[in-house]
Formats: sequence, C-alpha cells, structure tokens
Amino acid sequence: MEKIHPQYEARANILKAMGHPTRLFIIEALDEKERCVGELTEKIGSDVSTVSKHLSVLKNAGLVRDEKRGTSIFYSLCCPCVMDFIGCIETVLKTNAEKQMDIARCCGAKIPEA
Amino acid sequence: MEKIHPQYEARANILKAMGHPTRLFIIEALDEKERCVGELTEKIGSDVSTVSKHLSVLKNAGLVRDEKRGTSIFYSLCCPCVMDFIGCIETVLKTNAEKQMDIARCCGAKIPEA
DNA sequence: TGTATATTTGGCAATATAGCCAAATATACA
DNA sequence: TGTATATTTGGCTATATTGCCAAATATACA
Repeated sequence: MEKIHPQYEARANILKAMGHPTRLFIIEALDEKERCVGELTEKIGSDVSTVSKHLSVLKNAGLVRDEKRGTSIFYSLCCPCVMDFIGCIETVLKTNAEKQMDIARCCGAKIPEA
Repeated sequence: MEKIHPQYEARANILKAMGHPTRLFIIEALDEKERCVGELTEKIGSDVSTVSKHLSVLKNAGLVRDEKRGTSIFYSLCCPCVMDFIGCIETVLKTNAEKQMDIARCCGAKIPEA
C-alpha cells in the first residue's frame, strides 16, 4: 500500500465513516433537520452510548458538527452534498438486482422483465 | 440497530466497499480505463493476492465487473457515477482543513487566510 | 448548593477486516 | 500433453470495529 497517496487515505476515511447503516441513517435524519443525541437514539433504538459513538465517528470525519444549545447538543450535517451519493448508490443496487434476475432466468426461473 | 431499514444496510455496504484507500485507488484507475489484476497490482505495489481480494470486495458490492479476455481478467467500473462522490468528499476535506486552521489561529499561530 | 438530565468515555467481548504467504486453479500456448 | 502465466483461495496473525454496560462528566435549574 506504500504507493497509495495519502489523499486516498483521507477520502477513504470519509467513505468509511459513511459506510455503516446506523450512520447512514443518522446522516439522512440530519439532512432533514438538526437533531440532538436523544432524539436520534430514540429513532435508532440502540443504546445511547452506541449512538454517541457513531456521532463521534461522523464528527471526526468532518461530516457533522455539534452545537450545544439549552440542555442538549444538536448535531447537523456539514456538507449536505453527501446526500447526492444516494442516487448513484441506488443505481448500483438496481443494477445488482437486475444482474441477479438475469442469473435466475439463466437457471430457468420465470421472472418477468423489469 | 433493529429499527434501521435493510435498505440502509445495502447502501452502507457500497460505501464500506469504497471506504479503503486501495479500493478507492482501484476505482479511480478503472474509471480511466479497464485494467487487469496484474496491472493494478503493479500500480498499487502490494501482493497480488491482496489486490485480488480488494477486487472481489468491489465486485461483490457490484461496483466493478470482470471479463476474461485472452490471458487476463479485465476489471471495469460498473457505475462511473461513483466518481462524482469525489467532488463532495474534497469539499468535506477542505472544510476540515479550514476548521483546523481556525483552531490554530485561535491558539496564536499566524496563518494567512485561505 | 444539590439533583436530575444529557451526553461522553472506558472497558470488555464478539466479530470483521487487512495483508501476507503458500497453495490451488484455470488456461493459453509451445 | 506439459508448462508457464494469471488469478483466486485458504489460512494465519494483527488490527480495527461494533455494541453493550457501567461509570464519568457536564450543566441547567430547582
């Protein structure tokens, strides 16, 4: 890996931070509006410490920022452009699903065209 | 994590597959043109088995496809739209760098404005 | 000041990932 | 057919990640 430029490392860190279902859920929730830890925890349904750690991963990557206000800490999305990734990701998933169906058809399954 | 929809899992898998410097390097190289394992291995400089495994991660995620031709197996990018992520990722990184400089300035360091 | 509330941190066990070597596989072609 | 070449797989160790609980921290407010 020595030939790989550190720039790839930095970029990969951002994608890695996004590469977890809970964190993706958080990102989407924050794209709608800023939210505090408790609110996210309730939506997600796991331990608050787990959610807190996911938030710290996202914050460390620079994807979210936090701001203390009143009795809570509100998290918000730094760069909403990350939500634009979803369209392309869905394209990949759709392509995968089509490939799967082609394979199934090859095996004799009767599946109508998309 | 029970409340998280499986769709988030699927999306996260794609991002996770992209979240490694070597794999990001491979994606970029394949965006330019299709390449065989040996060629990628030489560019990357790690063991060919390591590169092969990275390629299988990418293939499994549906990000690349492989095609045997002649004596080699050529890999190519399934959805070039993933390269569009880079612009936003660079925005995140730039924002992070600016934040860092603000912090440095707060500590008394003399750094010119960007 | 004392207490309840919100959040983070430490620590642990389970699991996943990365990278290397050696070995297996596949196959073009002499 | 036999051999060299390209790629994948198995297996191992080291390291990283995840998620929970318990404990620490911070702070608004009675």
